[in-house]
Amino acid sequence: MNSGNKITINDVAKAAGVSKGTVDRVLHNRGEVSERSREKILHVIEELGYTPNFYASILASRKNFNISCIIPEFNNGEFWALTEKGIDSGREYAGRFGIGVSAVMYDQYDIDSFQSACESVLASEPSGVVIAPMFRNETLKFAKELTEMDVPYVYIDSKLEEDGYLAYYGMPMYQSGYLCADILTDGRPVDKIHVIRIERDKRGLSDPTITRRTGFLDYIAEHYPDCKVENTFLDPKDKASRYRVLDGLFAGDPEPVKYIVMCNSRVHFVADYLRDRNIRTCRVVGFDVLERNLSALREGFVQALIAQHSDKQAAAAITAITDYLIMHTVPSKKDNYTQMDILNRYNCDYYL
Amino acid sequence: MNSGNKITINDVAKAAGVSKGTVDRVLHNRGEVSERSREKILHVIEELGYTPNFYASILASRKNFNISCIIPEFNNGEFWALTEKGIDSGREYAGRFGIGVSAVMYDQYDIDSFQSACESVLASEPSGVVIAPMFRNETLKFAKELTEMDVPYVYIDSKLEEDGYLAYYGMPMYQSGYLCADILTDGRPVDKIHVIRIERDKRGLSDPTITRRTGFLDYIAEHYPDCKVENTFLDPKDKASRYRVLDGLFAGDPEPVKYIVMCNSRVHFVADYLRDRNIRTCRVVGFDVLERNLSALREGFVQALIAQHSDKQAAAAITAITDYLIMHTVPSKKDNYTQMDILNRYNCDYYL
DNA sequence: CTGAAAGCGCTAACAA
DNA sequence: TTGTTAGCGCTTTCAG
Repeated sequence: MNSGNKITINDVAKAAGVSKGTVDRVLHNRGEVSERSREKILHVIEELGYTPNFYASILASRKNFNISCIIPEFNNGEFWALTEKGIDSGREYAGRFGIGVSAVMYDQYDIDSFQSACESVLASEPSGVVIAPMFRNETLKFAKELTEMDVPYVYIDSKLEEDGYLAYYGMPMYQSGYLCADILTDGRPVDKIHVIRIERDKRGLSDPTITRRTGFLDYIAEHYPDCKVENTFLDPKDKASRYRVLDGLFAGDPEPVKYIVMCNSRVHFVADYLRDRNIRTCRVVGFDVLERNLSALREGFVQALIAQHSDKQAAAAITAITDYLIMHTVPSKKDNYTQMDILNRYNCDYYL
Repeated sequence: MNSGNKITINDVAKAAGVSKGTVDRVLHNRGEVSERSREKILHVIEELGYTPNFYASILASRKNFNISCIIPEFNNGEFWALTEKGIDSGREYAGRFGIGVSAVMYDQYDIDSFQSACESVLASEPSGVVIAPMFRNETLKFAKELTEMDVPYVYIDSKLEEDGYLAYYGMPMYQSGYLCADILTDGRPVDKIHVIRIERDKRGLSDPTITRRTGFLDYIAEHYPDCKVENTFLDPKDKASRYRVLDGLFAGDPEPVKYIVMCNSRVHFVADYLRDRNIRTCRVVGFDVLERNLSALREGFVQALIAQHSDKQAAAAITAITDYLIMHTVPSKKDNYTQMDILNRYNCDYYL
């Protein structure tokens, strides 16, 4: 790794009594070397403690690596925007090695768009890919093709159960729900909790936060078995409808609404409502540092946010592939679980 | 930054009608170039969008950069151990560019040792230094000398009011105390809080956590003006004495001890006592992720820890200097305040 | 199967 | 003040 050492490929060649061309051949396993030479060279390398200077290597081999990132498309201020920032900083790192990084987006509610994203990436013959998977079977198929083409890939956000990937960077979803419940209840008994969810209209797509919600519910069941949990569904595209539903919730419930949680990044839907109705009597907890969530946190309409550095995940993914491509190193850990950050009004301004 | 571009110093030379030697001269401001050529070259560089390939640059100039880090010495498991880990990962990064990184430690209770650390670093003619300052005047003097020698330096942990430094990476101390108070009180009125402190015996050395304690007290005064705050001092080197003092605290106080805070990293002193006496009725909050603090957190003798990635600070410092040395970039932000992490038993295992 | 040689883009003498 | 030249350590033809 350290290029500060002095012994070069020339030293090795000399010591082994061959030319550097031959040394290079064994270094890169491109055959055509007699067993005798190979062994001799390997031995000398070992003995001298030779490590290649990959700056010289990069310079000499004008290869053209490129990394593709496949993530859901998004609007400004949404969850995946942060991931894209991470891609940007990953791109800067990779760029230093002359490696290009491109992002291709898909509609997370549309399998076809995911498939065509994968196809177009495959067609571009990437040197490596990072992928935030949403569709299980399609991803599995894609992963298999990548493996066959011998291109390394790393998962971010979530991963599948196959294990051909180079690395994974994501949040421990179950634990994040568990933690969230502790933060919401403040470790004290609670009578009733309202879980606000998003209507997933199209084609019964799987809910990516189901594992998190399970963690949340498990905590409640374990600590406060008597606590009631009520689900309420909001339409992400229809503000008026959301207000109607929430009005119903606040008016209709015999006991006042006190504890509210959302297991996805849209807690600002609730915060907006509370702000407009000037309701400050709820304890509200949600996830992720969208700008709108942060505002709600600062203004006191949300008490806490569980956050993760999803930008770092993307950046780490790109770094991992870059290092793999350039210096053939694999990440020290294959599965990397991001820390879960607890944000409140007093520490949120120092986040990001 | 991106070396993927194709235009080289040769292209520039050709387009400007000079030789690459001359281009190199203006690139590195090493004079001896006519105003005419300089302007022409600068213009061409602009026009072509030339950016240097610093791998070639590194390769060609076999410079011998080295970075020195000056931090307090420590025992296993103490606060500064984490910083050293960060130095290690910074060393890995710098090593890729053939830059060596060395750490020199000083006794944070001994000015002389700090001075001699500085002197020895100065004598080694470092290319850059990162420093965790503990002694104001001596650091100021040191900084001045570095500036004169034209060697870049970055502060970690805390910084001084002068501004010759390249960057600073540290925690917002005041805010961390403020946050801590919020966590300790859980946002609810409290009658009395015990602030446990460390006896600073020698020479009345300044307490590095005083700013943090101020933040803590300000929060309490602002939110709960009637809350009593009592200071208790512990001897870091004498366990028996600590137990005596704490026994006195728990026995002597008319009202039961309920809220305990320590503004430094030694909350494990309190936790050890509580564990031994099997006291589980206190809410205890402290700072930093020492292994002993984490155990206490897991076992429930400490309810929360405010933490920072001090390893990242050191690593970032080294990265900043490396990038400055190699590609002449300055950090995008000069003062970098680390995020403050709130740890409890449910998220601490995913930290670090 | 192997060696020789020509670069990769840049730096740093050394001449001029 | 400037051009020329010899490398830095490695990759990659191209001959043998």
